[in-house]
This record gives sequence, structure tokens and C-alpha cells, in this order.
Amino acid sequence: MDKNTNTKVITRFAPSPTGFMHVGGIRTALYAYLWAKKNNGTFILRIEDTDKAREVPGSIEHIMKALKWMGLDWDEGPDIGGPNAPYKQSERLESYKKYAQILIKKGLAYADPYTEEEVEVFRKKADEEKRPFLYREHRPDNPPIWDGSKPLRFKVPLIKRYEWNDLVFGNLSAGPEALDDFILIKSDGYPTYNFAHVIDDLEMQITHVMRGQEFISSVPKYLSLYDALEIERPLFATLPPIMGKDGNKKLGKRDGAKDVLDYPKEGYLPEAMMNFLAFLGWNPGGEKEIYTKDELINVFDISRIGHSGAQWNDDKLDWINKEYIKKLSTNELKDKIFEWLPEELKIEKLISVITERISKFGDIKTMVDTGELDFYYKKPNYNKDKLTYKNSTETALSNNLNNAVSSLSEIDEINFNKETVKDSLNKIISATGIKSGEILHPVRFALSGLDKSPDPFILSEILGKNETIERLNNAINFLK
RNA sequence: GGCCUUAUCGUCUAACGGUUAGGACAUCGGCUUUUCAAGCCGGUAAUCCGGGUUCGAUUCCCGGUAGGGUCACCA
Repeated sequence: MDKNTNTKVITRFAPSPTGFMHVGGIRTALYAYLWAKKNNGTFILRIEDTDKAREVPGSIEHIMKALKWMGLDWDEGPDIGGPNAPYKQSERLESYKKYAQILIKKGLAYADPYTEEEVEVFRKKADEEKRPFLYREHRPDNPPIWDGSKPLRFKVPLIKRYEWNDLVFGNLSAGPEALDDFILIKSDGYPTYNFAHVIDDLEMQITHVMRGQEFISSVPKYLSLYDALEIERPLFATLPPIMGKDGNKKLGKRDGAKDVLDYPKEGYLPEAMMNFLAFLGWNPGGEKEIYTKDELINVFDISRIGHSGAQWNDDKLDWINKEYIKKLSTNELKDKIFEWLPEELKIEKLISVITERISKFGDIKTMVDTGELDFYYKKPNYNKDKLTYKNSTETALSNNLNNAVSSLSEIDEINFNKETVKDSLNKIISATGIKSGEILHPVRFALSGLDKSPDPFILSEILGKNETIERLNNAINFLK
């Protein structure tokens, strides 16, 4: 029985605290968040900390930090509580015991009498025979009473083919091979994911379960558990995987899936990341690609989530990030850029030059490291070949620079900017009939000392009248 | 190996039986009267293969092929 869709939408993101938060995980969170917000529903953060052996200290804080960075605020969660607290599975053990007892009473759960080694032997044998391993083929006839020292297993009541509807993939089905007597409660007293999430989703009244494709083959197990417990199940929305950038393997930590919190370190904007991630496996149709958070919430639709894996694409992320940088106000831009600059380069005039050259703020570090911005406070070293435009003669070179000096000297200091410098230099070009490069190149090099730099007009404006003229004279003297 | 699932330019995708198969990123070329960057304009580039259904298939069905997932006291 599917959940009635008239009820309030409640979604959840349920990570396990076993390490950092990678980009694939946060996309799942994003979709669950968008769907909840679109429907004026509730987005819950639940921590699935039932595997004490693999738990990594600090993960919970790290996960919460990553979600907050991207602006995915939860309405209920371990830190803020809520009507169905607690939100950590390790604190919900009583619930699992309660439902375990119900199953035991119904004769649908039993203690596993085998040791782990014995089960391993069964598994190996199945492997050798190239058959899938099914515990239920070894189901004991007279299992001992469950005292908690052994795992508690679910006794699948009905071995059959299951068919169900998925909001993304449509009608799905799986044969009886997918059903098995899986473990409900481990010998350490903690429930498995397979059991715990079903109970929690029930108690937290989750309406839509959104999770990765890797869970699809386990769905029949959950279905048989819902049946055994005679409880209503939520709607399922299965998400296609995100694939690694070069291979076609599912993006995992090993294949370069990065920690979400690496992105702020590289100077990406959270809105850009959200936009990028939203479009990896989903799109609203149409040709608009830049969507704010509110716009995403407005247009997001589960039915438009794609079916096939999408490859991670750094280029596209960079492009989207640049689009968001362009949308920043002057003050925001200044603050952001200054964060990445050393004291001596925190100059407002450099902002426009920097902005058009970066796709993420971390690129500024590269600019600083390679000396691209040093021209601002360091006198350039001259080099005759580089100062010379193509085959122009030394005399012509000196003349052009002298002309530039005298023409630029006539501009009032207050009016000395890229426009007036441009006019001034253009006048020389039209008066003397030289090629524009014959004067623009030497002036640019005299000011920057760089092979690649902004144009001479903006350079002049940044340096100011006095410094501009001084550098031009230095170049002239260098040639003597 | 069993089971599940997917398949449009290099990449992300649009087209819910009829389009010159559209857009974006990347790439290439041009313009922006010097370089680089940015910007603008333009080009190259795709329906995995084979059957069927249909007047007509990217679209529906079947079979291949290829990719992905899964077969834990992990989630």
C-alpha cells in the first residue's frame, strides 16, 4: 500500500557518519530538500550510525557543515530536535527492539545459529557454483531463542516476485532471488540499515524516500518487511548515479569524488554548486540553465529526474561558478576577492582585471603565485625583444614611446582613465599612420613587463598617471 | 555467474509518433583596430546495432551489444 499523497510531504537525508560528505551524497540531499521545500513539506536530517566499527569521529559535524554550506537547512535533526526525536539511530534502539519483538511474535524473525565463519562457508560455496548466495537456503529448522547474542534474522514470509512503482524509474520488479532472510539486528545489538531505516521512516512519517540506485536491488527485501509488519510504505524515488569524470564508474571516494567542503576551499560559490548538482541528472526542460535556489525549488520535479548516470564535469561547474561570480554585487565581489589576496594587492582597481580572469576564487591564488599581478607594485624588467613590436626598428620604438609619453602627459590627472588613455593613444595612431600594435604593444609591455597582461588602457588606469609615465620613461631610457 | 537497470553530439541534456534532432559546457574559426583573459558571432559534432508495430519511429515492442548497480553482522 503506497502512502497517500494528500498528506504533507516529508523527506529525509540519512547519511552514515563514516567519513566526509562527498558530492554524490549531497546531491541526494539536495533533491530531497528541493522536493520537501517545493511542497511546503519537511526535510529531516537523520544520522544512520548503526555501524560502530566504521564510524569516523567528527563525521556528523562535517556532514552538517557541508549541508549548511550548500544552504540545505533541515527542519528536524539531531542538533535541533523535532517531533520525532531522537534523530540518531544509535539513540533509537528501543524502537527497533519493539518492532523486532512484533516480528518474533509473528514467527517472522529468528536467531541465526551459525557463526560468521559458518555463513562464510555457505557463501563461498555459492560463489564457486556461480550462484547468488541466499541465506534462506540454509534456514535452520529449530533456531534457538533470540537472546541478543546472535544476529536476529528476518524470515521472509513469502518468496515471490515483487513489483513496485518508482517515481523516477516507473514500474520496477525483481524476482525471488532478491529476497532473503537478512539480518535485522546484529550481534552487537545495533540494527542493520535494512531494518532501521524502515522503522524510522515509518515513525518519522516519511512520505518520499529518495536514495541512490545502489539500493534498488534491496527494495524487495524492504517490501517484504513492510508486508510482514503490515505497515504502509513511503513512495520511492531512485536516483541515477553520478559517474566519475574519466571512467564510467560510479563516482566514489576512490574515483575522485571529492569532499563537498573542498569546494569552498577552492573558492566555489555554494549557489553555483547547488545549480550544478541539481542539473546533474535532472533538468526542468527549456534552455535556461542558471537557476537560483528559489527558482530550483519552484521548478523541481521528481518526474523529470533522468534514468542514466551522469558524468561529473569540472568544466561545466567552473562555467556555472563564473556565471554566479558575475552576478555578485560590487561589494560582495570585493570582499570575496580580497579574501584571496595578500595585503599589498588588496587594491580595488585590480578587481575588474581579476574578475574576468577567474572562474573560481581559488584561481586568484594561481594569479598571485605566478606573479601576474606583481606589475601593480613591482617595476618591470625590460627586454628589448619583448618591448619591440614585430619587426619595428629601434628608432620607431623610441619614437612611439616618446609620443605616448607626451600625449599622455597632456591628460589631467583627474581624467586619467582607460577611456582617455585610449583616445590619447588612438590619436597618435591616426596622426602618424602607424599600426596600432606598434604603439600599443610597447606601451603594454613597458607598463607590465609581461607577455600576457591586460590591455595598456586598463593598465594605465590601474597604475595612475605618474607611474604610467615613469614606467614609459624607464623603458625609453632602457633603450638608450 | 544470477537478478535489476540504463542507452541522443566528447560531456550534461531537450524533443512525452511527424522537428532542417534544439540548447549548454568543451573544442575549432572570426570579430573585438597588440598579447592574454573576458565578451560577441559562427562552425564541427549525436539518436548503440538488428528486427518488428505504424502511413511515419530518437520516441512503442522484441532480441542483441555495451555500460552501471547488486548478490555483507556496510549503508
